[in-house]
Amino acid sequence: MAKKEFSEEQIKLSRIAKALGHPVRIAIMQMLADQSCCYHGDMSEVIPVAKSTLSQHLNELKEAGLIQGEFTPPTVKYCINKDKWEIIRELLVSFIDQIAPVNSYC
Amino acid sequence: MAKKEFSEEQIKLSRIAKALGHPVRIAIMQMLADQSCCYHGDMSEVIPVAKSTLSQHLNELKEAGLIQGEFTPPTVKYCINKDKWEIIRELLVSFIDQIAPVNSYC
DNA sequence: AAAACAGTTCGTATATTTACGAACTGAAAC
DNA sequence: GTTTCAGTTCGTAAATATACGAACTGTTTT
Repeated sequence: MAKKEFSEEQIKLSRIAKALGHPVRIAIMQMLADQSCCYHGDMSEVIPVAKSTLSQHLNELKEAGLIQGEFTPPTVKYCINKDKWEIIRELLVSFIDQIAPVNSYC
Repeated sequence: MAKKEFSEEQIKLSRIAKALGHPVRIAIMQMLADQSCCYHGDMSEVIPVAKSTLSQHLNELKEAGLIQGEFTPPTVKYCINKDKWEIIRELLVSFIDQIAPVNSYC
C-alpha cells in the first residue's frame, strides 16, 4: 500500500473545520459577523459558558486564524480576521464546489 | 445574564464542521467527489491509517449525514449522500455568506 | 495605595477523539 | 464445510477537548 500523506490544503481545511466544530465557536463567528466586532463581555452575556471557557474558545478561533483580538482597556475587542478570512473563505468555497458539482453520485 | 441556547442551525453547522475536522475525513470526501463513489478498499490503499480506523472515520461522516455506505459483496461502496449534501451545502454557503459580506471589520 | 473590573491563565476533572491490532461477521470460493 | 477475503466491531491506550472555579494580571477608579 503506497499511502499518500495529506496535502497542505487538506490539513488547512480540516484545521478550519475543526475550529468551527463547536456551537460556541459558530455563535462567536456569527456575533462578530453581525456586529462587525464585539467585546468579550458582550459575548459572555449571551453565550452560555463560563468566561474562562469563552476565552478558550476565542483562543482556538484565533489560533486557527479566523479572528483577532485587541486589548482596548478595560475590555478586549474581537473581530473577524479580515485578511485571513478571505483566504479561508476561498478554501471553503473551493472545497464545497469540489464536492458539489457531481450530478451522478451512486 | 440571560444566556441563549444554541439554535438548531448553529448545532447543525458545528456538527458538520466537526465531521470535516480531520484530514482523513477531508480526504475521504474529496475521493468520493472525485470518483463519484468508491470502495473501502480503494480508500484504505491511499489513506494512511489502519482499516479499522478508516471504518471509524467513515462512520463519523455517515453519522453526520455526509456520506452513505452500501454493502455490495464482497466490498462496501461509499458515496456522498446526495440529498443531504444539498442541504449541508446550503447551510455552509449561507454561513460563509453570513460572515463574508461585511466590508468593515475593525 | 487599595479596591474594583475585565479577561486570561492555571489546575483539574471528565468526556471525546484518535489510533491500532485482535477478534469477529458474513459472503464467496474452493 | 472450511478457507479466504473485505470490512466492522471490540478492547484498549494515549492524546485532545471541554468545562468550571480559583488565582492571577493589568487597568482604572477611588
